[in-house]
Amino acid sequence: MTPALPNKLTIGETAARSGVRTSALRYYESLGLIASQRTAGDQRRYARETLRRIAVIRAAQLLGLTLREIRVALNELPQGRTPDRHDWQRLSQSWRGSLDQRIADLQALRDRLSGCIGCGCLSLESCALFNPADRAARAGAGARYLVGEAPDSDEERASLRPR
Amino acid sequence: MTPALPNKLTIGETAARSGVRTSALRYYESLGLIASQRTAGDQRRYARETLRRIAVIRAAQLLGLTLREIRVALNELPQGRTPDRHDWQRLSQSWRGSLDQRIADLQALRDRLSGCIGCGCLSLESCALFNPADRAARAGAGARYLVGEAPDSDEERASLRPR
DNA sequence: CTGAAACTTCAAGTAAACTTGAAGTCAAGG
DNA sequence: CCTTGACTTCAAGTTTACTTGAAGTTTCAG
Repeated sequence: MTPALPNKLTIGETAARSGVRTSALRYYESLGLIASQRTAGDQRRYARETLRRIAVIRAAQLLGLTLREIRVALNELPQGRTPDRHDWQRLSQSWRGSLDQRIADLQALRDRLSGCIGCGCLSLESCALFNPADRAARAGAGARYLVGEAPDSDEERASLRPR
Repeated sequence: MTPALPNKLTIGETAARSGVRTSALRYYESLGLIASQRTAGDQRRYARETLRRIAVIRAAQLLGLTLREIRVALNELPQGRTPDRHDWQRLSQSWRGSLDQRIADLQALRDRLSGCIGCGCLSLESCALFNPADRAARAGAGARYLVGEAPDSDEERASLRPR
């Protein structure tokens, strides 16, 4: 009977509990990542559930997903009803896939680096790290922007005349 | 006696061989990450070694380092002489540390997610993923900007009055 | 009922890492 | 020697993810 944990949270409370700034919450809302009800005075009130959603958003960011990608993923959750355990399971499982991928990529990079430590090289022809073909290893779903992967652009690779 | 691999590369050749756009190379140079000699006509010529440097830069970006941080790291390489194996070793070893850290962080996140898959929860009170305290786990050296870690700002957490 | 904290919107600013475009110069195959 | 592709600089634009500030409104403890 102690309503110590109210079901409607102000944006400030939500920020405090999620560790995300109010400005970021408004931003997320503007992108459609989270939703709120409004009081008579037009202030936001977030359902407790939103905290879960925010946690998921932050986790997904760690995976390297952009907020737009996260929105897409979250939009696949049922709209009408409160997501149940199966809904969340699908989501977390699919992200677990990219997490595994990302970890694998980083481990591959580490191994290449280790090789370089072994040979002391990082040398041009022999070092695997240098090979542009598998360079970056794409880092799974994300890290796209992180490694400056532009939308597209490969013309430059063609037609070059040694001088 | 076949000089098939010239020691001076044009920016276009360097781009083709490194997989990095010419505009990015100029940008790197403007930041002091790489250097070039100039022809009489003021065109850039990169030493072959620069390819190695670029590979290292891209690898470091994968670790989540910013270009500024990478510049700092590279600046710790000897300025006068060509870096030898020991120089590169120090660098790759120090980065290997953050790589390991980053992998460990991601694995921890994966384990938390796995817990959630197991319990089907992502639920509010019980789910480790939800706990803001260890949320993000800081992702080691990098991913700072990736997860939107502002320079500082925690005032918001203080003084909140439930409504 | 009041005052201060917390809230509102909206526009503009910031940072990183580049890309794009304009306007012009260089280099080398034919 | 000329043409064409590759190069030059510099300023401005782009994207992501927010933050900041101004100007005003709401809420609630006292």
